[in-house]
Amino acid sequence: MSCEPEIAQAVRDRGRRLTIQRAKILSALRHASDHQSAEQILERVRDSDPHADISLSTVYRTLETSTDLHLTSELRGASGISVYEWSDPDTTHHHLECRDCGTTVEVDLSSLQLAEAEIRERIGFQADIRHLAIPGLCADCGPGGG
Amino acid sequence: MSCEPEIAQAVRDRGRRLTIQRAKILSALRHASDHQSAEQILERVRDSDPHADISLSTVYRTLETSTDLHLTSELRGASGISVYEWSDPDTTHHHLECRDCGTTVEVDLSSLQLAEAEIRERIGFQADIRHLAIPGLCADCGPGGG
DNA sequence: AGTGCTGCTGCGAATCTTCGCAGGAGGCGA
DNA sequence: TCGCCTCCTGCGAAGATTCGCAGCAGCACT
Repeated sequence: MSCEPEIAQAVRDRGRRLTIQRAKILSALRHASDHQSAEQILERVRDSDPHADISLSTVYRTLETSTDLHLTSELRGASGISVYEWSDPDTTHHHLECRDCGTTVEVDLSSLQLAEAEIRERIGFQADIRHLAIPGLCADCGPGGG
Repeated sequence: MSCEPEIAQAVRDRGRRLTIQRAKILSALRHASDHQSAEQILERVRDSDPHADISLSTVYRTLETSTDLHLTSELRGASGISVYEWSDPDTTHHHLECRDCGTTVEVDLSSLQLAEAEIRERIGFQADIRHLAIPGLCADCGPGGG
């Protein structure tokens, strides 16, 4: 895949080591169309390379590291299990999760960038509001809908 | 405590049963000064009433239910364990959690209410942004600080 | 106060995630 | 290219949270 050097660079640029495991895990997530659980990511790695012998611990640790590095982001939704997605630093979006039907919709919210600014000015806290799971009721399940 | 009838009422008003366990668990959280883990809540219940024999499962289930009912709110911070707090429906606040030193600061953010409005108008999703754990860097740990 | 329906609880097991440790490998300097 | 310093990994266990089931108890109705 042409983006693997890109991943390698991103990891090394941030002072971390590029291991086989990290490359495969991040590549799997990079090419997934939507967010994936740790287990699903491990499956994808094994599908694309049956020789890969990667432990689930390593998947979790890689995802934690890469989330710190802003390469990926983690969402702990209502389902109880964490899901992860590749995180393009230029695009922020947020996940609206309906607590009734469980549907998730992605939105880009300019007002949350206002919130970041408000926090910085008032408190000096450098907030990182890039991927939030926001609970609520979708149009179908809400008062107006079905 | 004078607020127990209030808790009882709140639970019953929402069509749930008021059990001994729920009353004790919610009362314990109601009188805690800050957020508590499930285990800490169970300890508090046992401290205030050594006869209480409540299981940890029930604590988790009660907290899940009361969060649905908007009586409490749950925060899954970076520490990996969930904490809960009593949730006054009239006051919303958010938690700024420094990813370096772990300190948490509470703020009231008017711009997040703008975000709720933006979501409702654009998508019809009725968002419930009342208690968020927002990661970032505090003034001391950020670029300008120590 | 008595009765019945059904939601709630306690227990134990299952699942998800993190942690500790010993050994292996990435990347820097020589 | 070689060696060393650490960071990373795999494994297993521990910790945190959820789930399934059988029995109990709240509450509405009488």
